[in-house]
Amino acid sequence: MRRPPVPTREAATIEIVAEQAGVSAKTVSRVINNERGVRTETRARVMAAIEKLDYQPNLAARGLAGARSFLIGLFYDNPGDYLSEFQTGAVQRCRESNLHLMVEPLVAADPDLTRAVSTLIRQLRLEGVILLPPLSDLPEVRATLAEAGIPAVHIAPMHRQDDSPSVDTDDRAAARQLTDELIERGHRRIGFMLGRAGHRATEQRYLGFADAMHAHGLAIDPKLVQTGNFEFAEGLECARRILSSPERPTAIFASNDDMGAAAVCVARQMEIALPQQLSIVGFDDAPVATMIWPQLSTVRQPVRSMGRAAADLIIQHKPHRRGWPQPMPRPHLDLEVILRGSIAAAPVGAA
Amino acid sequence: MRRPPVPTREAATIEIVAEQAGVSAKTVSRVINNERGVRTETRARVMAAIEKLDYQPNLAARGLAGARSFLIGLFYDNPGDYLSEFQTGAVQRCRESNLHLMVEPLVAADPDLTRAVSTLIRQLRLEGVILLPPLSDLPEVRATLAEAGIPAVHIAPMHRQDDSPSVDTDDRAAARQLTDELIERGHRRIGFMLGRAGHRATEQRYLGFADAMHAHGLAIDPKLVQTGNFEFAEGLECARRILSSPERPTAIFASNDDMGAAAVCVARQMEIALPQQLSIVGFDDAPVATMIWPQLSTVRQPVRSMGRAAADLIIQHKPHRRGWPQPMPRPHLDLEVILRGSIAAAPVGAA
DNA sequence: AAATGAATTGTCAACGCTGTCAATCGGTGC
DNA sequence: GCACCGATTGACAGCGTTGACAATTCATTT
Repeated sequence: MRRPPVPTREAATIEIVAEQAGVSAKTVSRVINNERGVRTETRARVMAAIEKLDYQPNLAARGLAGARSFLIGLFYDNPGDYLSEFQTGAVQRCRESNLHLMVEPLVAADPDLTRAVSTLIRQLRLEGVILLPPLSDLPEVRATLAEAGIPAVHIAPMHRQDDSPSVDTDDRAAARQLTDELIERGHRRIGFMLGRAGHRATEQRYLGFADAMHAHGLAIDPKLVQTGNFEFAEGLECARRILSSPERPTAIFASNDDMGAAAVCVARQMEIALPQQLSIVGFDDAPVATMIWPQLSTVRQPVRSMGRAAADLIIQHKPHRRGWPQPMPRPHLDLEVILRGSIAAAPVGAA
Repeated sequence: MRRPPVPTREAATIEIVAEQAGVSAKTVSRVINNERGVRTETRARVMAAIEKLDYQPNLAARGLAGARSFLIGLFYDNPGDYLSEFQTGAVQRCRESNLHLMVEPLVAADPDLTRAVSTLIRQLRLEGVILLPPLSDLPEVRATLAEAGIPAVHIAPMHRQDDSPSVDTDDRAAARQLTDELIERGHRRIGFMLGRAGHRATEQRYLGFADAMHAHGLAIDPKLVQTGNFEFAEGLECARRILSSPERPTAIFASNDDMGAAAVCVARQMEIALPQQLSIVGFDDAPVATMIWPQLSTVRQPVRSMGRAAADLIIQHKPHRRGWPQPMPRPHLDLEVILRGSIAAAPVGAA
């Protein structure tokens, strides 16, 4: 009494595909992994069988049997605006290589951080890890990953390490370019709102600003450079300090859009006409940049592309005899300056 | 010539733990999986060995051998603001049960959506899937998951299905409550900006608004109810239509904060004093709500808690003989009305 | 003290795939 | 025609864990 061959929905295994194609399981495996040394005709036959049976290799089995896990980790701390864009880019790149992304929130200040990282990489056997700031700057995380021999890509790290790749944008050049736009419009006294101390972006954006000022022979008044922390609330204080200066600036460069929005609020409260009496620019092209009036001129971050690039670095990484390939891959993605209503010519008669 | 017992960093296997504890591998497995039928003393001994060797069970092996995969999927389409918060909540809940979250962006309009879903669930053998809107409303996704017997949790679905659990917030009650605040402050003519047609939130928020109006015997002027789509740009148009009405309202209820921010912009352009001449409220407590002046009164969504709840539903789900447990779990999380500067008493002499 | 049965523990064979290495195939050169 | 060599392909043994079921232990009962 044998069952008729019901077209059961049981997941096809590699054995079944092999039978269908008239080859061994190993050969099917070779095709799946795109190994060389399979005759074209054989490969085609296997592909057809895979297609016909709608076969999907089992990740767990592949991970157990082979050296790979097909898993990449994305470790982050603050789920900011940009995380979802970034991860979407990373997943897209992963898909192209049949990898999967495991997102893992971590707390940078956690005393057990090392243990948490260690647990993750050993349980999952990650093939690589993408570290978003501020995790990209923690030595203990770097060390744990390095010790386990897991390639890590650091996103916008404060301190570049020579032994690990990173994805960066040239914030400095973009900040300089945006500052140029202000100077070209006649602004001479320009305030600057710094981001959180210790972030690479904080440093680079200020340097770009200073580059432009110096290139035009303009002085930076220290009183007009105030420390913020990338957050709106702190930005309010920061903007107040700048705008209550006896000699008020005609423009403000905020290190990100949230603080730029804060400057807009403060200006409004002080009844400063925008943009006639004060130009304000931000950075990031966050959603808020277009949700206020006037809309902020800013710099668009190619966040999704950065996600792609990060995943790509891990995927491209072929283990060498020792360490990473030389030279260290370190893609720089282009930023785009976006001019909107918040920028205008300096008021006539300004210093 | 035998090597000295270097404290090698080789991953400890279950066998090694078993040896250390003086039991069989199977017993260690029992302890790991928290099965009953292990003597307390034995369990303690195994735990000690696990601790000592810093053993981490291999996910792939567990997935291959057992019925479980320890993987939950989070499928989303638009990476909005709230995704990262939501997923962080979901991951936190997963960690408590040693599960992992795989995030997978999908395109609702993709003709191959079914195939994409099918590939994912078979490759990964997901134990469950969380569907964010608008994916939570696509019949083909539901069907594919149901056919594969994979529990799915639907977040804020438009149409509740009786055969699947969902996580909802009571938008209607919160909208009513927020509207009450306006009415209590003397507002009688209130405009309403609708969200995107077909979303549950759009419907529920309007119904809550209508509930409050009717409860107070107030009429809703159809001209003051305009269709938006949750986006800022469209919100501008929408607000313009409402505010250019011959009999201008004294308050506007926007279905989300982005549109609320748009109303603020338009009011400013029309030189309407905020909040003296016009109160504006939003919904979601998005970042923008506190980045504009005046700050928007709104309703805070417990996004992270929703993520937790969604993961919890999957984890709690114990396969029954047939279908899901009765009654269908459907947690409703409490929303919080937040009053900020954008709400004020209706101008004296208003209708 | 032997029998009983529930609680506890162990044995062993998968799970679906890949790594290793051996076997086979086809074409060359002499 | 035969030894030889590179290109293909296959056989087989795990990878680290769990499921099914057998074995053992131990407190009770007769």
